[in-house]
Amino acid sequence: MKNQFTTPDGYTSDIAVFTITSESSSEYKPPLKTLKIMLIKRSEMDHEGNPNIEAGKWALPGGFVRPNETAFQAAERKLFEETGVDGLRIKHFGVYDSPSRDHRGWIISNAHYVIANESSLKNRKTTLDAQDIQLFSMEEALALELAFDHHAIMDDALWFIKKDMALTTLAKHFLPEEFVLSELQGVLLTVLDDPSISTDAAFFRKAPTLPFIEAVSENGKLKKSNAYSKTPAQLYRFTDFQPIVSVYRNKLKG
Amino acid sequence: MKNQFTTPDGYTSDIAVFTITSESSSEYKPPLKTLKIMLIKRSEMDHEGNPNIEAGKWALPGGFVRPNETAFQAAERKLFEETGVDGLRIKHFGVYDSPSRDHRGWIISNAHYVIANESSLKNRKTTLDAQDIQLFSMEEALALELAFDHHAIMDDALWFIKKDMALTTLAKHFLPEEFVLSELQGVLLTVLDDPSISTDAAFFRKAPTLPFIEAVSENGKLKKSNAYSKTPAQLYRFTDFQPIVSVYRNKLKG
DNA sequence: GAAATAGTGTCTCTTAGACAATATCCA
DNA sequence: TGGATATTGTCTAAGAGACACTATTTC
Repeated sequence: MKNQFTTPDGYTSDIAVFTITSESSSEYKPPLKTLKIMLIKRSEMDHEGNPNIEAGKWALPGGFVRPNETAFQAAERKLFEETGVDGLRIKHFGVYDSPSRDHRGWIISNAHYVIANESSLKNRKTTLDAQDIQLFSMEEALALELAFDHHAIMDDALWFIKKDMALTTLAKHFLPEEFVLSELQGVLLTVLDDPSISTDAAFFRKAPTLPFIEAVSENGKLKKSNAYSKTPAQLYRFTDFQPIVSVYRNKLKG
Repeated sequence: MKNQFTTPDGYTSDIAVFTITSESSSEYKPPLKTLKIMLIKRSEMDHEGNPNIEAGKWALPGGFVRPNETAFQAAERKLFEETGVDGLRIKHFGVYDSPSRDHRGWIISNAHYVIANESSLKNRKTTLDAQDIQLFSMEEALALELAFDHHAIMDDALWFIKKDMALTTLAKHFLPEEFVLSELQGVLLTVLDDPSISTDAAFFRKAPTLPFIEAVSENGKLKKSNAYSKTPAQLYRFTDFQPIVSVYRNKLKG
């Protein structure tokens, strides 16, 4: 084509992969949950053997979008290529296009985030592009020196996660199919800070009435679990209900 | 730079400009409010004298991002260049990068929306790039044959407006500094459909208690307006309070 | 029985929601 | 006075928030 205008030097897709890890402190106790982000350590050489830019630094997985795909498709592809992880729910949240963000030139990053169940990251493995992969807590991650403007991207992604956690049933992607209320509470508390969630009496009374959560039954009677307590605790699952909230009304829309 | 990867053929910034027009039906009556979008009719030649692609079609204002600016800055610039409109609150909401969206090549669009007070669009004028500018109601606009994938972009923008209207104090950007409850109600109803808003008794009782709205006083007494009714109606303004909602609690966060 | 988690009982206060009544002003 | 818009009264039922109490199991 006739080039009538200046073109960017590259278009990349980056992905902030979040998960919540469970660490059981002792038996019959709800596990300690922590929000973590998966970062890769950039290899010295890329998979084509060329010296890699920002090599050795920790970074969000991602890479150049091919001309025959969208950034979304690239996100899926790079995530698999670089970390071996597959089949996650990817969401766009922003574009980073400051002219100075990448000293190779004018490179635009289309940023995504992913909510991953801890188990879905089990398959992660280092690759040619990533000499190391690790999960970092947000404190750890924000203290690292990251490649490019990935620090800002990560910061924004965290903000989106918090918003989505409060406004949607995002929490379900961090939980097993069937879960106990204290697990849900634990997930919410890794990201949200709210007395109506942290106060047991309030949360345990309110949660079962939420329209997007239902108690699990088996053989006609309520299904309980002793995974985290001596007292059998009721199992719940998310329904397909999509709550709609508004600042002008209090009730969740039926 | 050494070009180790395929580069996009262009990076554009597009802007969906929304406003709510007021049409007074008769005296002492709240005006009829309608959500509208500002579109431009693409000129036969661009401002450099080259034949314009998709000429003659209606489209979102926008254009190519320059290498020394961000898409956000380009949005501000193009909006002014193409429509003469300035000083609006611009927000990114999505990226459109389907390989087939523009037959000139691989062109990525960074999409924004703008909420404009009707009066701020008063200055709009046709330019070299835009042989015509008009406000369309959403029904009209969605029925037009638009350039590129602007139909999809507009659709998505509308969805974001609805979400923001429900979740934030976005409504204030459609209203004058001081307004009457029926005006607020009118603005909300152009986008939202909710009995707690459309029912007068419910809305007029609830709205004054909202933490982000306050009654206007003057000389120690409440300020009223007869603009839309024979009965003097209380004037209100938005405060700086940013409401936070959540599906897990009902109250707006203090 | 002690300890730990998972709830429930009860009370108070606030609010939603429905419906009716009142208030203000103009023609 | 009638008509139109802008409120307010009143009632009921539901829910939030606080605090104490009960229930189930293991050691």
